[in-house]
Amino acid sequence: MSADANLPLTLLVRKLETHSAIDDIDRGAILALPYVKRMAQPSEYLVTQDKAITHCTVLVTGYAYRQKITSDGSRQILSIHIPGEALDLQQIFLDQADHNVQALTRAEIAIIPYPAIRALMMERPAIARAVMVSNLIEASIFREWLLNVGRRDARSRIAHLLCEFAVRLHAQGLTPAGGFNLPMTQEQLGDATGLTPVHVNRTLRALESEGLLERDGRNITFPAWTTLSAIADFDPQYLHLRHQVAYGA
Amino acid sequence: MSADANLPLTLLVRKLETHSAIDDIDRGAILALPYVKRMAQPSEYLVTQDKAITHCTVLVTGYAYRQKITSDGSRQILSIHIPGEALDLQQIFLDQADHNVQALTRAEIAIIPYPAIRALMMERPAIARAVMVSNLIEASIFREWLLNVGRRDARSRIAHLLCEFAVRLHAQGLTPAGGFNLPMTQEQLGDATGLTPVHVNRTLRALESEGLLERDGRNITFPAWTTLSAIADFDPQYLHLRHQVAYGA
DNA sequence: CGGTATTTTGAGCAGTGTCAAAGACGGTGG
DNA sequence: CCACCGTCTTTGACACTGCTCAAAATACCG
Repeated sequence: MSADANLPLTLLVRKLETHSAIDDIDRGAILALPYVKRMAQPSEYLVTQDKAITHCTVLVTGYAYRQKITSDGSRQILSIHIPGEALDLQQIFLDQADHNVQALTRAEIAIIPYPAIRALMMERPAIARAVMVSNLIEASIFREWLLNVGRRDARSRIAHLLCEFAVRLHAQGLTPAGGFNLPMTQEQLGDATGLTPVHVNRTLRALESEGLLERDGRNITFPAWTTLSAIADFDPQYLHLRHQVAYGA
Repeated sequence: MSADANLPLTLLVRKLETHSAIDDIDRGAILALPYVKRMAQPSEYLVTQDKAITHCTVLVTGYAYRQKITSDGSRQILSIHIPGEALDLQQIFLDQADHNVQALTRAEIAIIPYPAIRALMMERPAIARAVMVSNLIEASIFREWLLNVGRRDARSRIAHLLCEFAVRLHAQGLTPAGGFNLPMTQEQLGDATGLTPVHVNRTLRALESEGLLERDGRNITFPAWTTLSAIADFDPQYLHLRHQVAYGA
């Protein structure tokens, strides 16, 4: 919380702590992982489909997203990642990536060799467990997104995405409750919700004109969190956070 | 392959073998797991949202599906499970289920207490790894479904679902290539693809009238697998099978 | 054989998509 | 500091896929 507050992997520990108990020894072991830090540019590929993965990338600052493309070129964004999240922990035991990950914004990343992670997981069962839980929660989020895209209308879909993002950022200690900066274009928002950018625009404006959200550039605030999360049909249980976050008013 | 061919957990081993190497000792250890066998009726709940999970259910015969419901009552089917698959291996380290699992048909299930599985995973790292890989592959399938529902039209969506099901059944050694029995109503097909049952019906008939599939009750055959899988935009890589299955003509 | 669940069909409608163009914004070079 | 340029956002008109409602035809099951 103090001396290592500036280490790049501190946020990774915090992320794991949102769902798992991490003791001091585990914490120290994670912070001691070898890594190389570098900067990634917006839309730079961090994981490429069909390629083998040999290292684990952790977001230190900035955002990234997973995506997959159909043969006719339309793109579906599968998840959005915030600082502290590991981008390919989940592929650790698979041969080839089955999708892509791209930087959403400029992002600082820490690159950790897989062998170091594997060794750590062997040595510290609690960490192995936390990694598995991480992956399981990500799968839970995929399920919720599937429900979102498959069964909710445009209005709810977008509201849901915004609610999730807000709560995750807040749980990770990155933003206060009440609003956040959304680093996505409306086209990307559409790719995440299965809509066209034009319709995203109309839906956002509709939500805005109903007083359910306020926008200033890409800063979003929620004047009526309770109503919005009801419209979104948002229940954070699927995020499996250890400590329920009191969000909104 | 011989003496234990009839044991209920044989199919579970086979399933793990579709993606991981399982040696004889591991195989024996899995087959030796304690279990209770029983029959589940169609639509019986095998996992219930918000409840803690205390045991692992393996499908021995019959099918099951995961689903999640919005507050206004529409349902999204998240995945379909075939014999040999474990239904809640993925929840093994989470407190509460975030979705439901129901039997699709009458199904024989083997119920294994979680402690036995945890112990086995501690003792046999290859099995722990295989379980993780199982979960990761399931997540990969969720991602593909998200792409399917978010970015493909009705025709491709349904074709994709059929292709996936056919290949998975075939890889698990349950059906020969060329066709299979689809134990789902058109309403369930709609819930899996984010469509209404009426539109599923129309799409199926269209595919049929174009000679891309043949139906006899719920038996489906593929007179033109190559064309169908092209329309479906189906590439089995996301299933992460160890041995590519030659499917179709 | 009767009753229920499923499939099929029709007609009309609504939510989203498409195409196109006009603003607004933000960064860059002169 | 301003003009310029590319990227985003916003708006309009219109088309179309997939939805709703409703009812008939089949299939399934005890």
